[in-house]
Amino acid sequence: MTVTLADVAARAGVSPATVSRVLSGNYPVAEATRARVLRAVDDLDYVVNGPASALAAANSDLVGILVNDIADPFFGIMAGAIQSEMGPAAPPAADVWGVGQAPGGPQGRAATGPAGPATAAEKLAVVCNTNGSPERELTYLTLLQRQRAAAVVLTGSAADGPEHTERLAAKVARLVAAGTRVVLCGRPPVAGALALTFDNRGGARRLTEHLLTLGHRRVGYIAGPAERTTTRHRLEGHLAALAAHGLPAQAPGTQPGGDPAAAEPPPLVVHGAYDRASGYDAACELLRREPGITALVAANDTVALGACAALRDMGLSIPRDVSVTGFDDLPFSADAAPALSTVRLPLYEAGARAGRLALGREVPPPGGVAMIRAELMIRDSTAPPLAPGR
Amino acid sequence: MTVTLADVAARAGVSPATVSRVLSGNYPVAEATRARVLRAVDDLDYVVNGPASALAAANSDLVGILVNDIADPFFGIMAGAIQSEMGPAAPPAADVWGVGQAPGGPQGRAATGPAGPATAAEKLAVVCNTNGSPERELTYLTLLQRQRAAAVVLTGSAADGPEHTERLAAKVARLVAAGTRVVLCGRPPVAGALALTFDNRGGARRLTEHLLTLGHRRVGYIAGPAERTTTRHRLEGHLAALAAHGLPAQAPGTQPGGDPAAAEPPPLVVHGAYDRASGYDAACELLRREPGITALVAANDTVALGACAALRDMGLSIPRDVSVTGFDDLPFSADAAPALSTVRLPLYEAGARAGRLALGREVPPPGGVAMIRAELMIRDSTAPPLAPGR
DNA sequence: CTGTTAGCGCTTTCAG
DNA sequence: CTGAAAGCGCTAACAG
Repeated sequence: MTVTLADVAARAGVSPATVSRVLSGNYPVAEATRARVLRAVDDLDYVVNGPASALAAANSDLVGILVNDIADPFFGIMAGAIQSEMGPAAPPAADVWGVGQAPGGPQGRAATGPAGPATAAEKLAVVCNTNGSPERELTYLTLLQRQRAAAVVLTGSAADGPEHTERLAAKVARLVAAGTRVVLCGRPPVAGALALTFDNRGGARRLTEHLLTLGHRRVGYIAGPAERTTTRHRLEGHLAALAAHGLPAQAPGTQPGGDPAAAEPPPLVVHGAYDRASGYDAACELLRREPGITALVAANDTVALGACAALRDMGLSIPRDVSVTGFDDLPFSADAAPALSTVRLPLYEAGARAGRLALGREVPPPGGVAMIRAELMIRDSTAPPLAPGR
Repeated sequence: MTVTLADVAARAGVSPATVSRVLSGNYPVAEATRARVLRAVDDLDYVVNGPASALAAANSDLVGILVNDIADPFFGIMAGAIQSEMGPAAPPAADVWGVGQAPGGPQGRAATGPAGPATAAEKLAVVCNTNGSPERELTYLTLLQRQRAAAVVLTGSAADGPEHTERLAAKVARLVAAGTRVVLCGRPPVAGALALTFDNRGGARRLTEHLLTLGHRRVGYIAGPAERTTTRHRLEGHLAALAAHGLPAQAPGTQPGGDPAAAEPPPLVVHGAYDRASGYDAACELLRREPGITALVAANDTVALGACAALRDMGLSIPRDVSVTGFDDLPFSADAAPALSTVRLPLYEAGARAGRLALGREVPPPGGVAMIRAELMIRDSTAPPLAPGR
């Protein structure tokens, strides 16, 4: 029925082993034989049987990418970046020994070595949508483990509970033990995995400081869903800035060991999903609680846009009546009216780096953990309050 | 090293065959034995070896999803919807004999064959980012074929050239021959594949008609990249509407057999990528060519937002000075200022349906092809021109 | 450089 | 209902 490697071997008049060798290109084969085999492959329209080869070689060319919401550009951008690194291996065999160098520069000798792969196998990036569910995250990890994935990249915030954290750690340990490389992109480190963490706390702190410096004193905070690391870190940064200015924040996150989710949230903080609708609702709620608010800090850009819509509908002008800030700096943020002041996270660059780490194409950072800087982007949605001070 | 099915069998005191049967649940096994096996699986923390089982069973639980741009919500939404259908088969045991029904309505028999699994294996949806490159599309299809994917869903516009069309058709034929189900979502039919096509032409025609009815006569068109089916269809709809109103359009797409890409584009049409930047540039270019333009029709919402930004920067008011329309109705479109008049494509619903078709969980439409309706969404970015008529 | 020989871990008839 | 045995298609030592 379907054509196999044996068929190719027969047609080329060689042994199956030889065909395998020219196909994986990791072993010297006479040029003439090689050509003959390639012709046979072509004639027969042969396509390797992935499962069979994965079984025999005890490895696969699958790389898993877990995202919380594939419809959200935040994840789309990272996923795309990760995947962009999955093409045929550029680096020559010289890098096999971990002497690696940064991409972009001259690559030194194209040491094909005794048997440099003509072209390292193309990796198949598979992105899996967890919908933010810790359960599905674990399920996908098992599925990936079952496929003997070469690597797994987990993107975005993690569930914040100790229970999930532990289960995840166990799963990661098992994956790593099975030879799967695990890299985290945008979430806190886990033993055994490489991690690229975003400076959510620092970015948030500086953003709120910007508002405070402008003169705002009553600022509302629209937080993301509780029980997510990113939500917590951004909120902590915000509260830290308030505290530094001596503002009463009832900051739960600042009590060491305190569980922010369990504690009563400060009056000017409201939680919601990372989407536009919840930004809209939260803005209404906050303005209801405290009509004197002059600035709204949103958990991310999407939420901020929802908040802007709400303010507009209330007849309030941005930033004249109320300043609004986002987080992430997604492409549309610069385009909003007014352009959104936000914190830029280098999503694409981070994703690309994570992809390289997953493939072992980049030297891991010391300790296996690197912090990605967040940069303040001040645009038109923030301005001094009409009546500065309180 | 890694625990295998044989280990489980040993621990449960049964044969490997029995373990296999319990795990795939497609064969009667005594309840007691079953429980013992399950316990052993649990104790040993056993995870099936995907490749091995795929090899032996000659099928895999991978489903491929090809997208042109994973960072674009247009694709993210569809991909998420498709993936949402990949969970464990919903149909209960009663359905084992194929008496089942699709979720959401009686669908006749869901031919599961004589021995449907109690719980169909969870499918692993793998989304692959082609970046709009026909080459990569073919490459991914080969990769998926190599993995013996259970199904493949191709989303969004296809490359429009006859050469690629033919190569794609050949590839699809091969996949189908190998038992992979192929479904198209948002692109024209291909022999052997199921197709859900969007009514791009009709939607575009009605959208432009809306503008014409409002009184616009000089309307610029910002087209997507040439050589893409979606680009062509939307442009054709636009030109058809102009022609129906007796407006000189120099419509290349209306000459039967004419190659739109090769022909000189009408003066008020400019092509660009499906992104914001190109919308911005195109708007500038069109206004330069024809300052009298009173309406701009963009290839999609993202492009439209770019155009809006350009108009704003020129000091033009929307819709007072210039009306703007988009296409797709992505979530952010309702939020733009002003809210965008556009054409709504039921992306999520279409994706979900495509997912069900890919899994054989829904009866295919007659002829294997269904047209998805596009709905006009008139909001605030369109209004009559200041000086109606020409 | 190339052929031979064993499996990789699981599924699946075919007999009990 | 359960076990035994025969591969699925490919890779990886080993010998030539």
